[in-house]
Amino acid sequence: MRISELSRLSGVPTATIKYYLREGLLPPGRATAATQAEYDETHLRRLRLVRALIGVRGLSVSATKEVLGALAAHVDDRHLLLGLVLGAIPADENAQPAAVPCAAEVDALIAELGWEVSPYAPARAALGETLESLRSLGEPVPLATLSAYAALAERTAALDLDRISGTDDPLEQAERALVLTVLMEPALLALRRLAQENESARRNAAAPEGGPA
Amino acid sequence: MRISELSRLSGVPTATIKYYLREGLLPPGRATAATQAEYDETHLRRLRLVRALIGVRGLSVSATKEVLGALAAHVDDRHLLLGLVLGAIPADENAQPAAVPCAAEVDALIAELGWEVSPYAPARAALGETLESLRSLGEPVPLATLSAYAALAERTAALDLDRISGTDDPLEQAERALVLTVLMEPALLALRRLAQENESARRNAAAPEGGPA
DNA sequence: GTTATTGGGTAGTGGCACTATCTATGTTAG
DNA sequence: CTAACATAGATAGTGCCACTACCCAATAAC
Repeated sequence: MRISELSRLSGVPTATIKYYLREGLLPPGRATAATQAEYDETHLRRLRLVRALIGVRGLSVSATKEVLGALAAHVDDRHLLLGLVLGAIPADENAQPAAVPCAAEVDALIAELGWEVSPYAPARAALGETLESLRSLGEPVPLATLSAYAALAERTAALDLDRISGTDDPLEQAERALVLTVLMEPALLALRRLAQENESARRNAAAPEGGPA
Repeated sequence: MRISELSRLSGVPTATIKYYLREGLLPPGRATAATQAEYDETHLRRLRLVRALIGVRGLSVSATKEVLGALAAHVDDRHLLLGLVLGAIPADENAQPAAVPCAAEVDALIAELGWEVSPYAPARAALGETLESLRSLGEPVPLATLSAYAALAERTAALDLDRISGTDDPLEQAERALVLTVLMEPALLALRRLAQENESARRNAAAPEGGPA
């Protein structure tokens, strides 16, 4: 198919597709002539993925490029891929494993849970920064509380991994890993919000005379 | 204190503080003269909160304004506050409760769980859009899977609500609700990533001969 | 052969989050 | 009292980002 067909099927303007091609989010089509190139299903699929990462998850174009680059480079190492893909989200690049605020707390948590994660995992820094920020706002998160959340995260991760395994093709599996981990994030946050609203309603109903005047 | 003191204590440039004042993220100081205003601890606290919402959570300035507006307007209705604050995050404004993609699936989930959430909760739309996007990428989320995630979200929400209750002052409680729900989001996602990495390592170790050549 | 489309490149647009500057006023040290 | 400095409030400018519009030579389809 040509670019206009790709545009029609995906709903993305041709100008934007060209932009993505320039930025390297989309591999170039097979050139059949100086002003003609041929695209196929993989381009369409990739384009939809790009749109979802940018639109649904809210990644920047450059972060999307990072993620897709990691996808291509580490298709054969499922575990490493996962780490890279997941780590690439905050996209801080010049990660200094030392300058993290609450590194000690994060280390303590990981040790307590017996988790096996790379000392370079960017999620460590993301977690540390958030904890630091919460503390500076007067809401420190005690290890016990964090641990309780982590236990639930562990079970969520188990669900995630269950879903990823299932295909043989490593490329497809890598793409599924990406889609299911990154694109599920908004869904999980939405579920939490809905659950909070429900829980709040439930508790208010159970004890209507809480403390108002 | 004057603006320079506020700037020094918060680390935010005075020009940016003025910008936040203009945008209504920060209430004006008590004017003592035509070119002088007095700020206090509440301004400092609010400024730190604004910075955390923008910097840590990644909210836009306008979304932050929405959230803080909801905070001020519904301090006395704890439950409503929670709904608004949480809903304000996607900030889509002209919410049409009908135009949501996977509304039926979301409704089915909520019904199955017996959750009590407003039909206008923006998280419904956020969830629906994400599910739709996942489906269009060939990764539909079956109700059973969604339900499993939701059960974990429910327990996470219970932890959240446990933490929010504890103060008497409704304003303080509302602020805590905001901080703990919104600012915990990056932490929860980071925990999930760490847990995924750990789970991936664990499973790879348990079955090292998976399928490579 | 003519007309529409395409690839590839360059330049422009609009939005966002600041940031710099200006002026009239105000404070304060000497 | 005065001179140096700070401030409020306003306006304009900056840099980045995600597109978007335009142009041109080269095809492709008819």
